[in-house]
Amino acid sequence: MSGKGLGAARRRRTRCRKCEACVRTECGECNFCKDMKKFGGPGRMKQSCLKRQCTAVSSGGSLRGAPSGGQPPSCNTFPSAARPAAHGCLSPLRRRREGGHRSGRGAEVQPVPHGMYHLQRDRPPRMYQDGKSRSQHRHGNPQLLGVSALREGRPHL
DNA sequence: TTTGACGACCTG
DNA sequence: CAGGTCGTCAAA
Ligand SMILES: [Zn+2]
Ligand SMILES: [Zn+2]
Repeated sequence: MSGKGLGAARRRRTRCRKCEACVRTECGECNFCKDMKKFGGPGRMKQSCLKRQCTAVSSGGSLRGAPSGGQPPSCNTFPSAARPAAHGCLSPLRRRREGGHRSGRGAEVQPVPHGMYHLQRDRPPRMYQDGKSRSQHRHGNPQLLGVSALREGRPHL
């Protein structure tokens, strides 16, 4: 009973940095790339290039090659019933389609050498309606990735 | 410490 | 449903 539900802490899967996709370079044409400050974007998305989607995202500690077969654990935060109709899940690899759009670029700018997403933020962080910001409060499942799941038992360091 | 990226959330 | 956004985690 108890209160602990699962023992497996699902850490955030990070890219392996090994597969071609990881070593590939940004296409510079996908929406994510365009959003990168590096590409003259606002840098609000904070996502990786669509073409750089790692095919073997590893989990923090141990590596887990994903040769073929990948049914990543996710889809756990359904407020109502079936959010992902087409199911493809909105989390693991939602970035699938690209938008064929050609926009003429013209001037390259590098206004801020260092100091990106973190630190220094211009613009009221309220994109949602007033009064109801992120109410759901992190997936319907407490624990897991919240603010810990990994900081377990460590009195003093 | 910094940058990058995941994962989840909201709005249209 | 898709697109866009934000917070947090994780690696270098
Ligand atoms: Zn790209
Ligand atoms: Zn990879």
